[in-house]
Amino acid sequence: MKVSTKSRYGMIILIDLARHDGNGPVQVGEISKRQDISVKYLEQLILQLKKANLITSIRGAKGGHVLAKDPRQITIGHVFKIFETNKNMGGCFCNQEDCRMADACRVRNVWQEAIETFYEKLESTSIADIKENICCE
Amino acid sequence: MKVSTKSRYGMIILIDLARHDGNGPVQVGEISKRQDISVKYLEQLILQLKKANLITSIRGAKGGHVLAKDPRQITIGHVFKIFETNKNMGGCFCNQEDCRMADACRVRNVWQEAIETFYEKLESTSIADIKENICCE
DNA sequence: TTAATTATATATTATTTCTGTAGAGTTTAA
DNA sequence: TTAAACTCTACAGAAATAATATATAATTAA
Repeated sequence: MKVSTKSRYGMIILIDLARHDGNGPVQVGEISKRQDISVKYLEQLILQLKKANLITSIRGAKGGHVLAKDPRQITIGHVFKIFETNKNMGGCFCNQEDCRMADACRVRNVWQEAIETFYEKLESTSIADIKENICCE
Repeated sequence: MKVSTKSRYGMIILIDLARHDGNGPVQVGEISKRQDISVKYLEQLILQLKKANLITSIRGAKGGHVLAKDPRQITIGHVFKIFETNKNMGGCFCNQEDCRMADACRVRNVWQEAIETFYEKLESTSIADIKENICCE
């Protein structure tokens, strides 16, 4: 059970934008240099963040990316839900597609609860809360 | 973020033993047949469950395995902690070994809390609770 | 217009992790 | 003597993840 680097990078991108909030759009090239992530990879990640309405992009020369929301409204939980697929989470121990217990399955229920509380915690913290309290640049 | 099949199998093994509790030791061959897991793989998993004091084994002919505890005292959380390595969980977003924020890092703290509540939930449910409420045999 | 920059989609490679099997010998107890 | 667990190790295949690469289109500032 581990977190993908995509979630980690996703967070880093948003924190980077939060830190440069108000200075005009930030270009992928800048983020790439600062965070040591390839431009092409960044584009893929940013695309997902855009689809989730966390980033707005300005096209053309002098374009770039900015946060689409107040950093206080972007939570860690939200970002993780974008990048984590949660495969095999919330399921049963039996590997059957057609579970004959369906809703009555205790395992499914416990799982569901555990994951919900997990994300609730992560949703209690925003980009704004942490942007100055992490060790990376 | 997904659960390894080892955790799943670990649960299945314990549930199998719980269901045959009181009928003498259960042999790996039986579990293998019932659950369709190879004997060799079972041995590896059982070894880990033994080290965690969840299973006791009886050597020699007519030997086998039994639960080391009351099924009510074996929780899902406990089993998962055995098999999930939690790599990258609880860490920071920065990939640095020598985090210069250390304890002050907000991310680490939030993480820690989220994982704790997650396991707390899973620890509220025992093998005894679920052994009759899952769809697999 | 031109250069800069994002948008989009797809393909490919590399790396890592996970699964599961297998072997070979040891120990224990009926 | 035999059945079964114990232990340790190696390996192979599969799957997932990570990252790079390619190509083309669209947009906009200067």
